[in-house]
Amino acid sequence: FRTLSKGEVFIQKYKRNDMEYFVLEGVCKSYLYNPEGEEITISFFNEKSVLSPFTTRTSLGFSTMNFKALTNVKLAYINAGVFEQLMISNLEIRHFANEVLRIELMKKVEKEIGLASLTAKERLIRFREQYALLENLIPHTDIATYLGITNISLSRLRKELLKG
Amino acid sequence: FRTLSKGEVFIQKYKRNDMEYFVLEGVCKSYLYNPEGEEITISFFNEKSVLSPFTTRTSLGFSTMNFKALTNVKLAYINAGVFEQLMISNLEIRHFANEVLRIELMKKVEKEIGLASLTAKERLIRFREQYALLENLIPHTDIATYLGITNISLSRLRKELLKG
DNA sequence: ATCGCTTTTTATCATTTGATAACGGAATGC
DNA sequence: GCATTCCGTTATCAAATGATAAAAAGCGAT
Repeated sequence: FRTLSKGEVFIQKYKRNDMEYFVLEGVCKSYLYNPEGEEITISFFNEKSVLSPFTTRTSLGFSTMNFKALTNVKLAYINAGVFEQLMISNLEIRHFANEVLRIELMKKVEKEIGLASLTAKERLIRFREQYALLENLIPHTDIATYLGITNISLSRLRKELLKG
Repeated sequence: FRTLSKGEVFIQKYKRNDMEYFVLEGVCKSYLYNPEGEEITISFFNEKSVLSPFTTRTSLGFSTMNFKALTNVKLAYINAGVFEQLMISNLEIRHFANEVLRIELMKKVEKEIGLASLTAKERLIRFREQYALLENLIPHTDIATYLGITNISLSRLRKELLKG
């Protein structure tokens, strides 16, 4: 187990990492930097959820992404190699892990479709359905980069949705 | 092995499927329908590549996506359960499969960042780097929905990039 | 409470992208 | 040969979004 305070980065791109993580309390994000050096939010992780599986965020033992606590966070974690052995020896754990993986990918596909074929307003509406609590909990900039808009556009859309 | 002709749909959403596929020749796309009923391209698969792994596109034995041949295509395929056993018994195959999975996910992340933080023009430039041959091989509509723009915008951008 | 800092909102203007319609070229079938 | 269809382009106008700057609101530390 491990406790993080708000703002703490617990996985850094290009650094070694060999753990699987489970978010017990709080909210995290995964992110990368765009060419302008701004943080782009890739995913949010609510409490009681599984972080992106090790294999999908690690290349040759080094992380391909950053992860940061957006609130105070409690994590559980286990060595990824140990977990892999559990997967191999236990059908249930293997299916659990595959399910986590599939859901991770499906979320990405849904987000992708949203970015490709919905307006920013529709994306915000969908975001609210999926992460109802986040909008009043974390900086809007993190949400804006997740939605693929500026925080100024986000502010406009918030106002618009208040009225209509 | 299996041969597909141009336009053939070989995996259908909501239908049973239990195979892993390898694209030997030709080009495929995965796609879904948006609320307007239009095909939205999710990914392209060039020749000599692996299709999205079974677990990531299947839920309870049913496909979560459609796959279509965009040219004449030659596939190799193997039962996914058999392949899973190979993964378990063979470290090398397991690592291969994990690598395929990680690359699949990283591609999605890159596309996601592109959709979220690049202009349509920049996305087209990047698309050309990644799929140099496709633009003169497949319908532009498929490319446009992949880039998250209309085929009319795509046409405009093509013209613009010719000049500048 | 107040100061200083960050975040969010508002305003203005420019740019990008979409919607619609019309046009042109290439392939196909009669 | 000629119509038909499909696909890509062009034109026009409207809507959405970005860039920049400035004001307002929130927040933490003293």
